[in-house]
Amino acid sequence: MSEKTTKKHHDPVLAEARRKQVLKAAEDCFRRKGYHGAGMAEISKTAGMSAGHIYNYFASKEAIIESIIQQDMEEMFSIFQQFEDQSGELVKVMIEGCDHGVERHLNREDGILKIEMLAEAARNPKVAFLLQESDTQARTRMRGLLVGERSQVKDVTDKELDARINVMFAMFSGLLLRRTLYPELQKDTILLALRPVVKTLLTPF
Amino acid sequence: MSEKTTKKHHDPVLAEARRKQVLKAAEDCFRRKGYHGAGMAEISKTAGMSAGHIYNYFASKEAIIESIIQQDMEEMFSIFQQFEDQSGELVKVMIEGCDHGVERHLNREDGILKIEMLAEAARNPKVAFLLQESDTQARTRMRGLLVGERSQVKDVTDKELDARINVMFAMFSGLLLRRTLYPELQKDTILLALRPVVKTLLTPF
Amino acid sequence: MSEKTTKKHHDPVLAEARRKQVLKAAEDCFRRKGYHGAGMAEISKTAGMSAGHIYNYFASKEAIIESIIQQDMEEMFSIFQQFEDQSGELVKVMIEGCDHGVERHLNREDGILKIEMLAEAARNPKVAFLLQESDTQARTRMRGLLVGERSQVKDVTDKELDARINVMFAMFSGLLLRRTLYPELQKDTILLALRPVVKTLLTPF
Amino acid sequence: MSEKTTKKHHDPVLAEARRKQVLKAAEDCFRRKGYHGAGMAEISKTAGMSAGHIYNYFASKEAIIESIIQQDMEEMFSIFQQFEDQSGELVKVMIEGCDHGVERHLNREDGILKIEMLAEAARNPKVAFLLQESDTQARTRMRGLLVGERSQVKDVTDKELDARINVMFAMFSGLLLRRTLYPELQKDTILLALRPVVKTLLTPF
DNA sequence: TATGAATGAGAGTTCATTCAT
DNA sequence: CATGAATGAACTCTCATTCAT
Repeated sequence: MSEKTTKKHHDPVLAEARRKQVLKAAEDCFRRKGYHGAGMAEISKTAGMSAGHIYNYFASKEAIIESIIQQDMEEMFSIFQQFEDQSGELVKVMIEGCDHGVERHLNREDGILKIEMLAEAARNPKVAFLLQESDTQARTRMRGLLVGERSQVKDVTDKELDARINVMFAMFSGLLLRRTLYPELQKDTILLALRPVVKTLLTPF
Repeated sequence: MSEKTTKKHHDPVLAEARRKQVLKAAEDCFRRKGYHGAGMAEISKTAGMSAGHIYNYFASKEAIIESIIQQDMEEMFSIFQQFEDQSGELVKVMIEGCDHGVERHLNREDGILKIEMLAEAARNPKVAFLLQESDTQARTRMRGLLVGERSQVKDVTDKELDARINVMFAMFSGLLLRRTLYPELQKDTILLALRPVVKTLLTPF
Repeated sequence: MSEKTTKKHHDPVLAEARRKQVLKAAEDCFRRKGYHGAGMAEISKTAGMSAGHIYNYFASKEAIIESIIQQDMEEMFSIFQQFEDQSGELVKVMIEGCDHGVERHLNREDGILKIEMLAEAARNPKVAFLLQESDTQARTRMRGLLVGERSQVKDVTDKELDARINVMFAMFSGLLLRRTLYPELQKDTILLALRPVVKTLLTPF
Repeated sequence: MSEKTTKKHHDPVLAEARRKQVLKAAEDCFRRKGYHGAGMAEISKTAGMSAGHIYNYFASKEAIIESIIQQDMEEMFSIFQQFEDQSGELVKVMIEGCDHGVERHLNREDGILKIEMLAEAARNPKVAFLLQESDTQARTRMRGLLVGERSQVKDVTDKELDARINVMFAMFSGLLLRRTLYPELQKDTILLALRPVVKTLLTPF
C-alpha cells in the first residue's frame, strides 16, 4: 500500500486539488473514449495541465484508473452507510432505495466507465484485484444488512444468503449495461419489475 | 449494409472457410486477452495464416469484432428458438432453462468477450448499433414468449412487460460480470436465488 | 542465453543482413553521439529502415549495444587466435604485434565506442556483465600464451602473471583514451616506449 | 572565457559556497549513476537545494560537468606539485608514488566519473577542450619532471620523451577501466608488474 | 492465394529547464 | 535568495496496416 504511491508535495492542498483535477479529466476521457482510447495527451488537455506534469501526481496511466476505482469504492461505502443508518424494516427501506439505485445504475456514462474498468481487469491483475476487493467489501456490507434485526431473511443459510446477494448485485450491475444496449429505457419502467424482484430477494422464498 | 464487407474472392467456399477461421481465432484471442490486448499478430498465428492475409477477408480489426458480434446474435437466436419450440407452461420451461442460462452467463471468458464488445460500443458507433439491434431482437423474441398462450403474464401492460424483460436481461447480463468480480461464485449458489426471481418475473405481481 | 534472442525469420539470410545493417548504423551513431545521444530515430535513418522495423531484429536499444559488445568480443578472439597460431618466441611475436595493437587502440572512434560501453556498464548490469565476461576471456587467452612453451615467464607465480596481464591490458585500453585527450599523438611515437614496456612485461623482472 | 559562467550574486561568498555544494553533490551522483543516469532532481536533493536554484549558479547540466572537470584538473596539479617538491632520484620517488597512484586509479567510482567525462567529450566540444587542455598541462608537468636534474632520461629526444609520457599516462588511465572490467583486481597485484614498467619508462632503454 | 518484411503514426513516459511566487 | 510546480520536447517502443513478391 506504499510502494510508490505519492511523492512528497510541498503544498498538500494544491496537490490534492491537482489529483482531483486529473481524476475528473481522466474519468471524462475514459467515459468518452475508453481506457485505451483516451491518451495521456487528451487527458492532460482536459485536465488543463501538461502531460508531463500528471506524472507528478500519478505514477502511470494505470495508477489513474486504479485511483478511480478506489474512489468508486468509497462512494459505494457511503451508500451502504445510508442504508445502515436508516431505521425501519429492511425490505421497506431498500425498496424505497431502489429509486436512487436505478438512477445511479442506469446512467449511461457511469456504465461505460464501469465497463472499461472490467475490461481492463481482464488484462491488468491489479485492476482485477481492486475490483474484486471492492466487490467483496460490498457483499460483506450487504450481508451485514441481511442478517441484521430488521431483516426478514436473517435466518437463511449462508449459501442462500450469498445467492440472494449475488443475484441482487448481478441485477443492478446488469442495469449498467442496459442503457448502452437500449438507450430509450426509462427509470420508472425498470422500477415496475425491479421492486417486486427486490422484495422477492429480501423475503423468505 | 455492404460497404466494404467483402471483396470478390475467386473461390467463395474457401473464402468463407477462411473467414470462419479468422473469426474463431479472434474470438479465442479476445476472450483471453481482450480486444486491445490481442494483436493482429497473435490472431493471425492462432488462425494459422499471415497477418497480411487476414486483410483479404476483413477490412480492419474493427471489422472482425463487428463480425463476431453478428455471429453472437445468431447464437442467441437459436437459444430463443429452443424455448419457443418447447411445450409446457412458460414458467416451468424457463426455470428449467435457468440452469443452462446461468452456466452460459457465468463463464468467465464469455463475460470478458461481451465486456469487450460493450466497451468497444462506447467508441465505435457501428458496434453500438449492432449490439442494440441484437438486444432489440432479443427483447422482441422474449416479448413473443411472454405474450404467448403458455405465459401467465400475457395480459400485463406493454410497459410492465418491458420492465419484466429488461430486469431479466439485466440480471443475466449482470451475471457475466460476476465471475470477474467474484471468481469463486458457483452456479448452484446463484440458482438458489435466481429461480425464485425468474418465477417472480414470469408470474403476476 | 535464449530469453528473447530472436524471433523466427522466414529468410535467415535477409534477417542476418538486416541485423548487420542495424549494428553498423548503431555503431556509427554511438560513435558520433554516444549511446544516449543517439536516438532510435537516428539509428533507423542511418540504417535505412524504419524505427519500428528495427524491433523485428532487436528487442530493445539495449539489445543492440549488447550485440555490439559481443561482436567486439569475437573480433578480440580472432586476434588472440592469430597470436596462438604464430610460431616463434612469444616476446618477439608480440613485440611485432604491437604495431597492429597500437593502430587498433589509437583509433579515435573505436575508443569512443568503447568508452560508451564502459559508461553504460555503470548503469546497466547486463552490459557490465558482458564486458567483464569478455575481459575474463581475454585474460584467460593471454594467460594461455604466457604459460606456453614459447614464453619466458611461464614459471612465474599466478599472481605475478595476473599482474603482468592486467598492466598490459591497462596500457592498451588506456591507449583508447589517448586520442581523445591528445589527438595529435602518433602511432610511431607511442611504439618507441611501448615496445620496451611490452618486453619488460614478457620477460622475468 | 566568461560567456555565461556566473550571473551577479548579491553575496559572492555564499554564492561560491553554493557552487561548491552543487559540484560536490553532482560529483557524487555522477560517480554513482553516471552523467545521464543522474537527474537534476537527484543532484538537487543531494545538494540540499531546489532544482531551480541550481540554475542560479550553473547555466545547465553540461556546465556542471564542465566545472567538475576544471576542478579535477586542479587536483591533478597538486599531485604533480608533490612530486616536484620531493627530493631524491626521480625513479625512486615515482616508484614509491606508484602506491598512491594505483590506489587513486583503481578506485571504481573515480573510474566511472572519468569515463563519463570522456564519453561526454565525444559530443560536447567544450568538454573535449577542457580534457585536452588538462592532459596537455599534465604532460607538460610530467616532461618537466623527466628533464629535470634528478631524472635518468633527461637526455632522450623529445619524441621519445613524449612516447614515455604517453605510455605512462595510458597505463594509469587504463587502470581506471580495469575495476569496471575486473572488479576483483587488487592493488598489490597490479603493483607487482606496474613498478617494473614504471622503472622501464624512467630509465634509458 | 498467401506471405511477412516494412512502415509510420502515436502511445506512455522522462527530465532538463523555466518562472511565478 | 529560494522554491517546486509546471512545461514540452524528445525519448523508446508498439502495432494495425500495406505491399512487393
